[in-house]
Amino acid sequence: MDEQELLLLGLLKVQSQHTYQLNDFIERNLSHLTEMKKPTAYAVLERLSKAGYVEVRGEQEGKRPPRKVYSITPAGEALYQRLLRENLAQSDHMRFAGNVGLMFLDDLPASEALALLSQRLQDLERLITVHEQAPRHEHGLGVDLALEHVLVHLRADRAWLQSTLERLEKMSPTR
Amino acid sequence: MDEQELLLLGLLKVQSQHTYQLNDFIERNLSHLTEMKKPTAYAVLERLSKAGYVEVRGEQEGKRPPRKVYSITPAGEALYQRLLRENLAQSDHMRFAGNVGLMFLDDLPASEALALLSQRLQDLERLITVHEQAPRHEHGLGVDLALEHVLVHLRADRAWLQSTLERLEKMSPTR
DNA sequence: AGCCTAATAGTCATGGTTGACTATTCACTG
DNA sequence: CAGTGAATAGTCAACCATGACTATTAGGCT
Repeated sequence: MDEQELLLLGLLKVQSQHTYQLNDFIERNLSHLTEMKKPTAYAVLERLSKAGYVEVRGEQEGKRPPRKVYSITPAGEALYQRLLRENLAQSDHMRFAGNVGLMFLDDLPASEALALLSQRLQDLERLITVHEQAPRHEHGLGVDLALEHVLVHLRADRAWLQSTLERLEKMSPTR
Repeated sequence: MDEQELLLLGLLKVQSQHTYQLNDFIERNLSHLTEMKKPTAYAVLERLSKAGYVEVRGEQEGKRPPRKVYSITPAGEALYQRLLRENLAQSDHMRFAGNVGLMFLDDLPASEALALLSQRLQDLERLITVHEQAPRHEHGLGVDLALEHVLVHLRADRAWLQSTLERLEKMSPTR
């Protein structure tokens, strides 16, 4: 849950922004790397602001309704540094929703299990394509690194799934 | 969020159980595959029960406080079948908290970034060892499959991290 | 008999996340 | 210049997950 804070602080560190800008940037450019939704961003910014890590300024532009522009404070910079270091030093737990299905694979006739996992493989290929299409070299080395990281896992998943399918096929010669 | 339902239904399908049994089994044997905590299991069972997918029976044994024994209903079996198929057919999104740090890697001096990622690697090695130690062949083919799946990802992460470290080292010859 | 630890069986306040909704303004088209 | 779709800027009720807490009973040791 700390990574939401880290992400917003990191973006605000580059430049002060209003919420629409932040959400828009995340949705457009980081959709493969985070799932943070709009209302969540509002809530996190509210939290950060209450705790003094960011400052809000109302800003009027033309006749538009005034919007809240957030800037990072010195305390926020310090928090950012701490969270960044923590985040980099720790590895992620690999817990996948898809594992629960695997646990009960034996409950299904082998042929159906194979069919379903083949669907999963297709779904995965689609995901891989989407990620491969994502543009690079637009937001710094780090973002590209993170994207490659995701792709590594997607490809590892594909390789595993393919070899698992083969293994299952051998075990139960379908027909 | 569906996988919590699937997991509990799957366990109840094998045999009716009371909550302590369920939680204990999950904690002892599936801790590498799910994060579901005790109060969550209580809540999910409550939900499932309210919706008619499981039945509760009070059971007295000796002088112990009566405990709730849950059994899966026919409607629950049907739900289980549906959730299992859905789960098997879909691939997981690969979203890692650790990616957020990577995005901002450029904010740190190269030497510190390297040091932190080395720590991450160590953390990862530890995790891999823990998972390799986990016993196999105790709870059916599916559980072993899921465990191998996790290990595949952990190892892929290690390989990626190692090569990334090398690449970063080359880019900034530390001293 | 008394005491301690582990097993058993929960509850609850709190905090995080988000789908769905509301409203205003801008830019363009016919 | 009325109408429309996209951009802008949020809010809110509802749901989920869980750390921390409470209690009782069983079994063993002294």
